[in-house]
Amino acid sequence: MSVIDKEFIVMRTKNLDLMEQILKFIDNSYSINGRSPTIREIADALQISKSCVGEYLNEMERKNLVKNNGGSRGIMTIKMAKTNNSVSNLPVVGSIACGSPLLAEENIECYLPIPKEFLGNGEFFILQANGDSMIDAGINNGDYVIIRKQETAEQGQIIVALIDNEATLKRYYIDRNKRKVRLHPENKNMEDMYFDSIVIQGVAIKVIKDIQ
Amino acid sequence: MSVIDKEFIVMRTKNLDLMEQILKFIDNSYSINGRSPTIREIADALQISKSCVGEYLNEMERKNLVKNNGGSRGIMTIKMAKTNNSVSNLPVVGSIACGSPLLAEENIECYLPIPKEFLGNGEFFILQANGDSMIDAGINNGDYVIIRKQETAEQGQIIVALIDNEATLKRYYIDRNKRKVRLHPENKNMEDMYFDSIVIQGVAIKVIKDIQ
DNA sequence: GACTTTTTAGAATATATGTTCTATAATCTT
DNA sequence: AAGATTATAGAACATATATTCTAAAAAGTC
Repeated sequence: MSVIDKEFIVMRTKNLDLMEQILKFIDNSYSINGRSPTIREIADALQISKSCVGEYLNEMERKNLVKNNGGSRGIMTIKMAKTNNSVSNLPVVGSIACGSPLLAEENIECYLPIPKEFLGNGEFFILQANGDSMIDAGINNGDYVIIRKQETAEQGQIIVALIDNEATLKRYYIDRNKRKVRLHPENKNMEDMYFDSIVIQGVAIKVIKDIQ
Repeated sequence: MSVIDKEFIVMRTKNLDLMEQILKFIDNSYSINGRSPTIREIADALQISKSCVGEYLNEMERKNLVKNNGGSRGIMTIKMAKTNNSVSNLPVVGSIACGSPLLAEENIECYLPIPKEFLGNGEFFILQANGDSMIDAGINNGDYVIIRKQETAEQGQIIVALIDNEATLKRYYIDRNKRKVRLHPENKNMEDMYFDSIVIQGVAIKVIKDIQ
């Protein structure tokens, strides 16, 4: 290092700060690229040598700021480690192409990572609520509803059914007198709908909503 | 490959199935280890040779099932790539150690990855609702509430305040007559609380809740 | 069945990545 | 300021990982 490299001198004298920068870079790099950076990448980004990064990482591991899982790209911050990094990437279902199954690739808008802690066993997907038909159940337009994929439901559960090529949320009942399926919108201004039969796509289990 | 390796012959004749297995292994490996597997790891897991895995990955890239970002551990499934993998790992605040700041490391139970799409700009944390004091606002015991960290709030917003060393959610008002801060539980059975002053920790913006 | 094509394993190679070593610069101690 | 200590760069090395190559097996074609 040359004497005139003032910028670097600043770094040297603030090495807690440099640790901060390394942590931040790892976190950032991970969230952008989906994998931890290499030591060289850290060194290049922060303008220090690889061996220096190595020293820092050792020190930081002693201080319990990072964890090295070994192998390439094995460095993670404790924040990353503390993160129960088991998320499920749930497909967000958009508008349904005519006649296609709900979860066909063309109906999937994107995937949202949801912590597995929020889910039980099973297969899940996400539906963005459309309209006000479930407003009295606390599901408003635009809310993200997490659905467990299943073909059957119990009465009173909120289900997803395909009605007119649209994935719709309604509360599910069986009307024994009329021998029909009754789908109940949770909205005083809307009427129940009756069907001879429906195909249940899943049951709503969680909602992610704005606070009013 | 030996003639008698029947198991393998089965794989060979079902190579779409093998692609499925590779995809699954990559996804799975990623969610368990937080990084993509190496080609050797795939090969070992599925009992095929590295070069064979390489061929499959090439083919799968042509079929747009995986994307290779190059470098080590650079393989990701399209599902992973389609995932807007920019999640923020938000600290979940548990019980508050006496006198310590809300977000001190010792008060952080874990981190939950939340898609950035659910957040705006700012710094965020998560509070798990405790008790029924906000039940009329649709926040029930155990719900996860996403909080934007800020020191000020507007009247009518739901805020986090530290009361008796506990992080509490209440609706925030200023009582001009009494010259006090009024914290309003959204529960008919509970009384408003008055304070000369409080320290606002943040404002609730989203809630992740079970469907009833 | 003889030929061609495809698929595969295993070795060889190339590249990427992590770690160690050494000399020097910077800092600290007295 | 002299000597001791620490931090750093850069090279050298070791390891991990990806890619290419070759021959053989398997499958397809006629």
